[in-house]
Amino acid sequence: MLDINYIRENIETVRDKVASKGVAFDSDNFIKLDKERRFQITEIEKIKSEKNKIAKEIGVKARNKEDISDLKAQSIAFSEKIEKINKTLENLEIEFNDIILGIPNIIHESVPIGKNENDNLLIRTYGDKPEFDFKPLPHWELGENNGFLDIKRATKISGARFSLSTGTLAKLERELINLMLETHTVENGYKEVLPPFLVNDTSLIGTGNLPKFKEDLYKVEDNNLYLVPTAEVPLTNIHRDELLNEDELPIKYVAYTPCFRSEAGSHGKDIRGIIRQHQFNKVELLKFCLPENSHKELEALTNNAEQILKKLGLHYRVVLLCSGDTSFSSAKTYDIEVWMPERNGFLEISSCSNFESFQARRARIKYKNKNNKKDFLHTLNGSGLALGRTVAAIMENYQSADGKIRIPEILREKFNNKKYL
RNA sequence: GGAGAGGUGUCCGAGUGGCUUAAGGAGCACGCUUGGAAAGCGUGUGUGCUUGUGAAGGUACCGUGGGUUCAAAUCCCACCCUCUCCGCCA
Repeated sequence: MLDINYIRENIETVRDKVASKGVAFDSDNFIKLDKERRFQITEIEKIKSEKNKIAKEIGVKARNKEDISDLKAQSIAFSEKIEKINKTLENLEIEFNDIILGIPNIIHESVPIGKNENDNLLIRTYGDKPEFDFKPLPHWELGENNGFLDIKRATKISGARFSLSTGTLAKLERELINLMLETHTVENGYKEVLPPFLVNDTSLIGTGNLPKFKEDLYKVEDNNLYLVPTAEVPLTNIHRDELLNEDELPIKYVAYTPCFRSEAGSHGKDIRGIIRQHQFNKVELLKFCLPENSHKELEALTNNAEQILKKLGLHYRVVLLCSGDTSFSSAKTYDIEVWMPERNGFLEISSCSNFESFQARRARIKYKNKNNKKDFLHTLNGSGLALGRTVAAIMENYQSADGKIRIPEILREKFNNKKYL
């Protein structure tokens, strides 16, 4: 959510920036509604003020046992007027709020203008494509051939887009979770959090998942709870409706959670393997920081996520998303994409975003400086990393001619120094 | 799940229909005092919306949503949450 005053004062900028994200914003309608709404508010408050005066007068006269029937009648007349304006005003507010909540975040000045992923800007590349003297197999075939990825039985148990890993592949994922958590806590100074995996609707509104993206969520109907689509939701909401001290910032959290997504509207995309699942694991990084530091913190957060891929010796690139590819809530996003031999291309494995005050305003997270000045802080998050895709990347990049998967150096110690899974 | 108690500002906490403009305290900011500090004293200090060039006003907000009343933090109804005890449970 943007600041209403900011929209009013920068109406052209907002319209242009929003257009660069591919979202239409009817600025004339906004101005018209805003004007009408403010007029009605002034009207209703004038009458309320009169009514309050009369109520006080009645109080005094009643104590003195004076006649108050005239005043009562006046007050009732005011109430009727108020009721009438209130109906108009309620409708205006609903329409106005729909517009405000539908406006995406304003992109940062460093974000390139563009329509889709073709206009994204390559920032840097790490490592090289692995060379194979045989035709590399897709990870789902490697998993099945080795007997530790059983997608058929996962479908029997739960349905399409679920996976079941066993033995050393299951252990690989567990060791990766541990490697990520250890790296981010010990080396990068994040605090480990084990949050709830079910959250209420207020939390989801705070992060912007509701009401706009309800289709993507799994709901436990009887209890009015939702399965987390990402740890970003519980982590951001740790400080919802709170006032933090400037000297507490930045706050850095890292959490492992499973993530649940209905993947509505993604039919036919990435149907093979474990790239797009209804349930997947993820280690998430989240920061609360001062507004003036947030873009510096975004660079650091992206580096923290990259560090995992470096440790695993995986070839990747970092891409700055163009305006049209930047998500609704984000002001600036870097995607980290890992090399996948089977598709002969890169695959998103982490998305690191600076939301500036967009989420903080929705979730009412403020900070106070030494002079008691209060303002919304900035929030950032990024995957560090998505586990399923990391596992798939290791399988495909570390495969050998005999169909086995080599274990990345850094994890061999955990596997009794074995070379293969 | 059952019984009871409770939810008030940054925090603690008073407040059972109009003299509340939410008492009092703590914290914080500024000032006085001091060689310097502490203590002490004084002043200020909620949020949203809105009017106004500004100074300064108006309005709403006491867990959430409804209701009663000329008037609600206060009375009524529903729901959410916390605590204590009981039951169930890994």
